[in-house]
Amino acid sequence: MKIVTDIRFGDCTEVLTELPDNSADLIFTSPPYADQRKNTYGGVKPDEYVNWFLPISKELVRVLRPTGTFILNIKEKVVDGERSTYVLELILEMRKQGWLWTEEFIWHKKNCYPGKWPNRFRDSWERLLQFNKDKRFNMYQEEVMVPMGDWAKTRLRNLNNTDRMRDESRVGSGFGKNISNWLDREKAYPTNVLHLATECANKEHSAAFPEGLPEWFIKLFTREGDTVLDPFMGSGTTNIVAQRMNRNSIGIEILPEYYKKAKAKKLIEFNSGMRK
Amino acid sequence: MKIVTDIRFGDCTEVLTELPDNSADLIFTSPPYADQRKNTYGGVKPDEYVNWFLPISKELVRVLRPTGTFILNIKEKVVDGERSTYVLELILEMRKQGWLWTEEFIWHKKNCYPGKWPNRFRDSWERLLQFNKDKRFNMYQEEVMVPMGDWAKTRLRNLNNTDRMRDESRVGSGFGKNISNWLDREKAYPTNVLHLATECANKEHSAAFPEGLPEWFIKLFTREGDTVLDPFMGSGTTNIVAQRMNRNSIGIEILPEYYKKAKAKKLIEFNSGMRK
DNA sequence: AGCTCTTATGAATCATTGA
DNA sequence: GTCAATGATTCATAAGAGC
Repeated sequence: MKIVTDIRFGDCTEVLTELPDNSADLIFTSPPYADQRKNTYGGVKPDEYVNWFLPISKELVRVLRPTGTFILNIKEKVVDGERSTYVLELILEMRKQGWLWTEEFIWHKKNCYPGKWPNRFRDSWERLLQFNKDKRFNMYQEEVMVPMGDWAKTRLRNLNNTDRMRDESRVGSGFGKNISNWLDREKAYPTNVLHLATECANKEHSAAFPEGLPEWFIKLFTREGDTVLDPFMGSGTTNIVAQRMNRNSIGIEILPEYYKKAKAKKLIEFNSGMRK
Repeated sequence: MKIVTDIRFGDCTEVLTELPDNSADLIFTSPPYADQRKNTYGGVKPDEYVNWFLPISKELVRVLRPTGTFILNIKEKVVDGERSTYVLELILEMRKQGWLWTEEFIWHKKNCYPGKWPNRFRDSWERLLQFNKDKRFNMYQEEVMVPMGDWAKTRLRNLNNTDRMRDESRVGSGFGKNISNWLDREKAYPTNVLHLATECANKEHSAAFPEGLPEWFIKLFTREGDTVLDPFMGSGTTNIVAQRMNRNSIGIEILPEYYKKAKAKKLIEFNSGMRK
């Protein structure tokens, strides 16, 4: 399978217009947060954030396939002692563009940034907003199943009547649960809370997220040969992971130095892949 | 210290008007979620939810002391495959009433409800929205510090290899816990993510939340002798915990059977407290 | 007291059936 | 046609029982 990793340079508002309709199976991105990285991205002000983002999300809804998913990693910053509301407003406005707000995953950052403030604890979570174009979208749940807890062993050994009785008593229909579903069950489906550590600081560029984050969503919402898009590529984490997982990917970056680094990274990854 | 636990019967919209201005140090409540508990509460429709709640939050902003905090436990339900937006809208509207949206804590429910659906995982978190009247509010951070030693001990005792492996594989990123980090610290401040299981087992009334939840916020935002208010008392968990912690409390409940149970519970708790 | 094992059940969601 | 009720699905926890 020929996998293409397409790294583009420029403002994603413009570059996105070059992409054809219905061409991405997954959009995974972490846009610059308001007023963060001011020296790099220009620092969008919190009260301008929604208007800044809406033209981009409008292009994204065009580019995404009807069966595709858009995962937006975002968190509101604190302004003047209060959480900003631009994320809330953004969700409401994106729905007017036709997006469905399907789910909100939580990324629990286990080793969050240290610090102490008089009226606030450390912020150890971020939003992973799931948007879709259609209620019917591709989701490969089995790909992200996790090992069950120990209890399953004892539970399965005995296969007591309790669960069946509960079902029977509830409906009185005489049907027990399908026990065969349980017999070879060693894995469970995950929930909508993800536990990941932020990657340690020895990376050159402060990666916005650890590789495990895009990896999980790429597994869940795409198959090999599908296309992943990250319009705010940064150092290219999403694209590197996609390439490693045999997914085509497109990355867009406005900053020359990030763009160059991502290009170089891609080459390294590509070569190491060849060597295997 | 004389502690008063004041259990009132009626619709909180009306009962709240009886309470004086600036009289509560903490409001902790979990209102009926939209369309939930239909047979007990009226079952407010998702699109009516904001308008239903706003008169109540308007009374609450009057009753809360300027140094006090309002913690709202809430989660949007899924309607037609999409997350409802009433919580987002509620935050925006409450700000227009003068509330400051200071923080959003996450309650991670470790034992969330089971189930399997084609395009959705189990929901294992709820919002704990923190609102304030003023940027300067009382917060006793030291009261909720986690004693690292004890915590590490119990944690290590319970942490078998399966647990550790599961944590790592849950997200597939391969991050292990760095146990050595725990050893040289006495206490640590918590973050804005709370890990608690929903209480289950042989309780008579289904408590909406475990006692640990109000307990944590009562510790954090009040001192002994302060006043805690729960306008949607339910079975009275908040008030029982407050009483046990030597805080005055007011609970309001519209349903006679819950009201009676809370009254009875209060009496039991009171007597057991006397015996000690 | 401190284990192990058993048991009940929880702010759920979706597809289907019935009014 | 819409809307409401019912059935099927399923995992992690704590209380309790037993040793």
